[in-house]
Amino acid sequence: MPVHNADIAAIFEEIADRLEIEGANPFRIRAYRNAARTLGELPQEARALLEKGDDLTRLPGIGDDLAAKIKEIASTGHCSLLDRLRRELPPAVTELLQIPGLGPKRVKALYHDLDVQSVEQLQRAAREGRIRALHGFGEKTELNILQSLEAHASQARRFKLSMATQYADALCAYLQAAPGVKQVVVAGSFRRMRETVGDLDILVTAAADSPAIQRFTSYDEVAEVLSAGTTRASVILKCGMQVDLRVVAQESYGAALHYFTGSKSHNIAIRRIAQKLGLKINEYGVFHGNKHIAGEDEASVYRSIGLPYIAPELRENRGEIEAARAGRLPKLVELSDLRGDLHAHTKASDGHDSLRDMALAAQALGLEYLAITEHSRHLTIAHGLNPQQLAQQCDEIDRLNSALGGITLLKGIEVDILEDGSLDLPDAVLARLDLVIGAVHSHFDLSRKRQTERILRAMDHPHFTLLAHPSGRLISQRPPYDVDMLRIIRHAKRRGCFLELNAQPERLDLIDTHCQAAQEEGVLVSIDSDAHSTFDFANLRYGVGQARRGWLEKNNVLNTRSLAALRPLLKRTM
DNA sequence: GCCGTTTTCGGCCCGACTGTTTTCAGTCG
Repeated sequence: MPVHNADIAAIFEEIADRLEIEGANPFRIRAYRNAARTLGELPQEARALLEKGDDLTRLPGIGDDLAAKIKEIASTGHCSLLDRLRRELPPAVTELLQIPGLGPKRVKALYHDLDVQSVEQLQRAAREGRIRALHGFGEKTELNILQSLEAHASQARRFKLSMATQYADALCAYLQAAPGVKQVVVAGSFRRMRETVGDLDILVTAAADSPAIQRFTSYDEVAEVLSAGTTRASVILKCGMQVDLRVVAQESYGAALHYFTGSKSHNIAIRRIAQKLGLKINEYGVFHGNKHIAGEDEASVYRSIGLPYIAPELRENRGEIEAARAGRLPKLVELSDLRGDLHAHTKASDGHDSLRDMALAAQALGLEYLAITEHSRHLTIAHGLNPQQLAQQCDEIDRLNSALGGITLLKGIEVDILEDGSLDLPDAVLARLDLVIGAVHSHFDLSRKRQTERILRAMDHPHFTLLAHPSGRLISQRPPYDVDMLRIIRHAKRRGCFLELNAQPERLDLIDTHCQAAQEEGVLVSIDSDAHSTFDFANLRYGVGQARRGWLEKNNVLNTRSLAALRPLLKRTM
């Protein structure tokens, strides 16, 4: 069985967990976690790099030792260190670390003193009141563990960005109305536009005597108050989402926003630079000794260590700091750069609105063109069009285009890529269209080789323009199908076609790291709403967020072109 | 275990809140 990066990452995470419980050097533990992250985000398979003879130590956080372990895992599927660690502690003990409030020290104590090895045994020990007797534990801790176990059972989950937005907007408006509150901003992974957020981190600037914390904890959607101090508080909302609030003075706004936006890994790297310069960065500001030298806004924090401002979407410690230092930060694409949308449906297939209404809604957003791309006949469940229906729609689009002013509808199709890589409609039908979006909607479980080659063959088709939602994943519902995305990207480059970044909040597909790979390979990405109603154009903002996380600039995005500049690009030349 | 415009050894980000303690450890972000 081939070993994928995710498998190696999982092994490193487990090693880190076990070393932590054993009380190993925290920096050694961090090294394993960093390596797991590096592998998880690597667009190429480590196995393939090794086969090519690449030196893995050029990857960040991978030295001689970890490179050797990756090699061992890639070739044997095992890691001898992990095998040894597993003999020292029972298999299930690492799952205890998943319980909020239980860290390595407590897990170790529970195992050594009470022989608790699993979540079930933990629950029994807590119910029987045996935990409170342990040194360092007490009645309250035991109760908290029981409550955490209940929450754990109901699967504390991550929320899609679009969902989090609704809760965040309402809560921010509520907090904004508190006396003495000046600014309210959502930081954390929400601000970095991650596709899902585990919790909301809200930053408030307010006068010292502001009742912001009290107002926060008494919000009527709060189900439980986890903690509440003078400057920070944490609650769980009724929907299950955790929200952390931090209150700082106005002069600390930038430093606090920077700190609270993260990512953790980015912050650590930034603080390390400050440290080398003899400075200290915390959430209150940048300090030289006791002297506050920066922090009123985020730019001043970066400036204090000699860097330009780094956009939140880039703050993942994936090379943005090095790029900033070298003056090579991308000028990220913005929502207002989009001139059109190349993927939308009407009620002719599975959409809700008419051609005309979709056109007017796109125009109202300031778009210059909108491609109508219904499903094709193979996708019966979505009322996919047959050649006659498509021809009818094309006629209708021609009529509408001569009647409408200010927006142009493009004739397209979201055609099914069949199992063998052929397209679901005849060439003669596709030839009349302005663009052809190919999409996989069936046979998700083909082997990596077959699935990849199926898509490559589809791209070989002379009319193929754009690959829709390239991985097929549905966030937290369906995993991506197994494809070699780098091969697909390179094939797109050879064939002169493009990849979509589908902006639906449950898709956001291409993912950020693949956007970056596409950019590096010189393949343009189209940020499309895949709108099924006039409301769905609002999702473009999430697509742009994901594109920014993938370092895309205006020029890397196909639909930032004017219609005149776009048309020649849609014509296949290869 | 990684890493180096102060280093190949000696560093490795920083603070708030809770609960169990009699001054602080553990956890979290």
